[in-house]
Amino acid sequence: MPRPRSAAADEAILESAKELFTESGLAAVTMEAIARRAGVGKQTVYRRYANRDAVLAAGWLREAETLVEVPRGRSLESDLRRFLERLFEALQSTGDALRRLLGQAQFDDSLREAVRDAFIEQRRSVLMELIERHLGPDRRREVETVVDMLYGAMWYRLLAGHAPLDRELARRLAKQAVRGLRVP
Amino acid sequence: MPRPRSAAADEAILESAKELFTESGLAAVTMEAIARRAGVGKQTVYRRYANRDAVLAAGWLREAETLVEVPRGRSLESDLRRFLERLFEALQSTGDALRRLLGQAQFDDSLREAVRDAFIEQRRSVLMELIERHLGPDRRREVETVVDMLYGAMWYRLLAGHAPLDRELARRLAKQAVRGLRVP
DNA sequence: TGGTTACAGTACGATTCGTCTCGTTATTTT
DNA sequence: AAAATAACGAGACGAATCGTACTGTAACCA
Repeated sequence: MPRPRSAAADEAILESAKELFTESGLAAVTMEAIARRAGVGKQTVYRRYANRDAVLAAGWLREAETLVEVPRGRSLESDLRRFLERLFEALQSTGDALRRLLGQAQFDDSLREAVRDAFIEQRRSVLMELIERHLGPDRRREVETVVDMLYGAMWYRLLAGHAPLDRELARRLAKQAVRGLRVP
Repeated sequence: MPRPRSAAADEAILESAKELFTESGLAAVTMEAIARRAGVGKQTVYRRYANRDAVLAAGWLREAETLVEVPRGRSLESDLRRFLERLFEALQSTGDALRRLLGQAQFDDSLREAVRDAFIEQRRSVLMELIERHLGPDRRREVETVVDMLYGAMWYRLLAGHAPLDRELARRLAKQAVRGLRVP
């Protein structure tokens, strides 16, 4: 009965928001600017998103979907190192969007929840599986701690920016994490 | 020659901004609301801060000043555990302000730099000294990595909120970090 | 005592927000 | 094929907020 919503408008809106943000910063992302650039009525944007933050959140969550392939070698340390290397590599392009996503989430509880459920937990479980494939499932709490330490170090450097996310870091994290788990 | 700026106004402005934020959230913190509650002219606020974000940033940086005392015992692991326990304890009250400070910093490069210089690096060096007191200064790179892992885990849980910052975490972090450094 | 400048208060134009109303168009149902 | 329905692009609108400018008053310094 109704006319369905335009997928082209969906795409144009998110794309415009992202472009505006990367070109001119957060302040430039106004609802009118998004609609104008997308060639879309303002109401068409408001029909999909409640406010500006929701548009940006949607765009950033989409950006965040890129997943890293999980290596399945014989050594935990080298699997871990390769995983982190690929992860850091991917973050070279998406890192800025991601750190802003988590930053924005600090001011919006529902966004924070969405990021946690759709993203943080997702990635935690991937890394936990990688580790438990080598360790067995009996040391869950230790594995959780080491996952906090690894992703923690990643986010910490990403958000604070005091040091780069490079291969050197991947190597050191893998080595010291594995030692911490007492795996010879 | 000039009349000095009122310290009472300084204080009232930051206090009002903080109150508005904690009572009614970010959106309620407008320059006019700050000025009104502080019993101060709007210009008096603008004379001190360029915009709303600057007011909030100043209040949050002030919040962040609390420092944790450094334990100086005989065992690295127990010193580390105690340090983390106290740190997490302090974060029970200031954690929300801090995670929002780092969140806001993702959208303001100069604030991010200020947080990094005045805060992140400050605390990193304290923790590095604690560790190097037990290890000696010859393993700087390893120590840096473990500091990234420890503070990283802290910020990660603080920002993502997937798990609490409790004594259990302090204990596990200390244990696995020390193992990772190969300290018997 | 005189000069300087911050002070509280207010008015102002510019922007942006989110709602609403046009007339049009695409899609589904009858 | 025709009718029904809701999305569409466009833009007008009031409310709210921004940051600046201008009051007259009060506090501080030389």
